[in-house]
Amino acid sequence: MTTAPPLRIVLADDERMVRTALRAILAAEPDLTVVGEAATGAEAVSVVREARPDVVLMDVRMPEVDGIRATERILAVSTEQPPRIIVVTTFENDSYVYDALRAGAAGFLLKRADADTLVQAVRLVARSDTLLFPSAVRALAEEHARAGAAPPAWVARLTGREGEVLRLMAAGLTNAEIARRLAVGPATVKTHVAAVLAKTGARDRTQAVIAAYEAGVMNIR
Amino acid sequence: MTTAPPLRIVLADDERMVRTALRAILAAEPDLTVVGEAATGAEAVSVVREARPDVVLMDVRMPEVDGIRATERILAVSTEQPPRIIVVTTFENDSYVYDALRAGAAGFLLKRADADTLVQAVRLVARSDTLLFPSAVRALAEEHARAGAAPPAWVARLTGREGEVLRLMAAGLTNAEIARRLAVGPATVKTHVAAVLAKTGARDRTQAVIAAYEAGVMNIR
DNA sequence: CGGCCTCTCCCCCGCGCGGCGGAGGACGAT
DNA sequence: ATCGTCCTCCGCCGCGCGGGGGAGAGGCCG
Repeated sequence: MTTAPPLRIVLADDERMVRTALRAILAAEPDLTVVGEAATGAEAVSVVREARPDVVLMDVRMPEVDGIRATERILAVSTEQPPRIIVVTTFENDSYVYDALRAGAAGFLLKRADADTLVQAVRLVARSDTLLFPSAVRALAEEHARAGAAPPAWVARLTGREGEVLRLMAAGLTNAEIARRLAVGPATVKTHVAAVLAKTGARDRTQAVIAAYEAGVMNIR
Repeated sequence: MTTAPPLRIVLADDERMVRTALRAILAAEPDLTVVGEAATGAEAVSVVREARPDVVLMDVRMPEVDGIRATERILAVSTEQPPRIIVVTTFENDSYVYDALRAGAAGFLLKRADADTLVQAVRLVARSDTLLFPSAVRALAEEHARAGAAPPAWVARLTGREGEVLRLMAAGLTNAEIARRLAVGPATVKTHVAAVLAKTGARDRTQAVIAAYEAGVMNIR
């Protein structure tokens, strides 16, 4: 009862071998058809515009225009029914995952995924508004939850007390309030604040708070 | 050539009709077998421990223990090969998505997903370390990217200029620097800063910057 | 033992900041 | 034409903040 026409697919990857492998895998499935290939992001945009595929397998790292930007452009120019774009990457710890999501990618897949996973991913993405995620995303979600990437070096250089003071600064307390909270004198707090400013390279407490937030020191909501 | 044994599945949902419907859908597939049902989170934990399924379809909202906590407990106690847990929810805007991920869920699915999507999701999750995501996740990822949930009311009340000033404050600039950047007088900046403080309810510029960060005003990295 | 670090606290000084009130001009809505 | 909003700027004042320097107590380690 497979009355549906085959799914139209475009492959975008700068490595010919990868494209060939993907094409071989997809060609084995009767309900999937590769209708175009692209070796650069720019090429991907034009190929997609002409071929009007249902699904695009988009590599992240490509010359000229990377996969993320190509995804953005494709979704920006596609008027009626935009193709569903699966972003493909090699490494789990690529921070591209969130960028890809933001760009509007429908899915995310690792290159080391086996053939079965690949074709099922393509079918699933084409069928429903469902995103595919590798296990990488879980780690990324956790990382992202505690606010992004690697903490700066200065975090380690802060002493325990200085860290406490910085957290209270980033909670919006004045020096006097911090002093009361820590049950020490205001002068002591000033000393710690000065140390924090020196170690964070901040000019004033505002910049220190910014550094704290962007370092993710303020996690555990 | 399907020599593989059928996938063992446990259904956890407090509504009997949902369980029945899921069971009916899955029973139609020869390679899927429902080996247990649970109506509460606590029950789910014990059922999973006994039935040792490959995949668990876990509802979020359940009496006693919700699906998230049940997921945590299952993955905490499972020693060797933990089951892959797909969290199922009704609404797209559930903030459970990230909680589910953090709890270690392998997938995420909407209840309005069609039967095909469901069974393919189960197979895909069982086969690879791949997560399934509904379109809800994209919105959530965007929300999460601009730092969580709904922006406070005061954001809308800021005028254009005040928003600019707040952004520059949150970039660590002094009033004088902001004035130079905006090509206006320092007194003007002070007026805007005062308005920002009043509207954000902040006591000083530090608290205003904190409010800006937590409101997600500082997006676009 | 004598450094070294951390935490504690003190002084003085300058200044950026925030609170207060006032004011003028541009613009759009009623 | 009048009102409200927004942007622009002015003065004055008090204070919290940051810079600079010094100093004592306790702990760790070579």
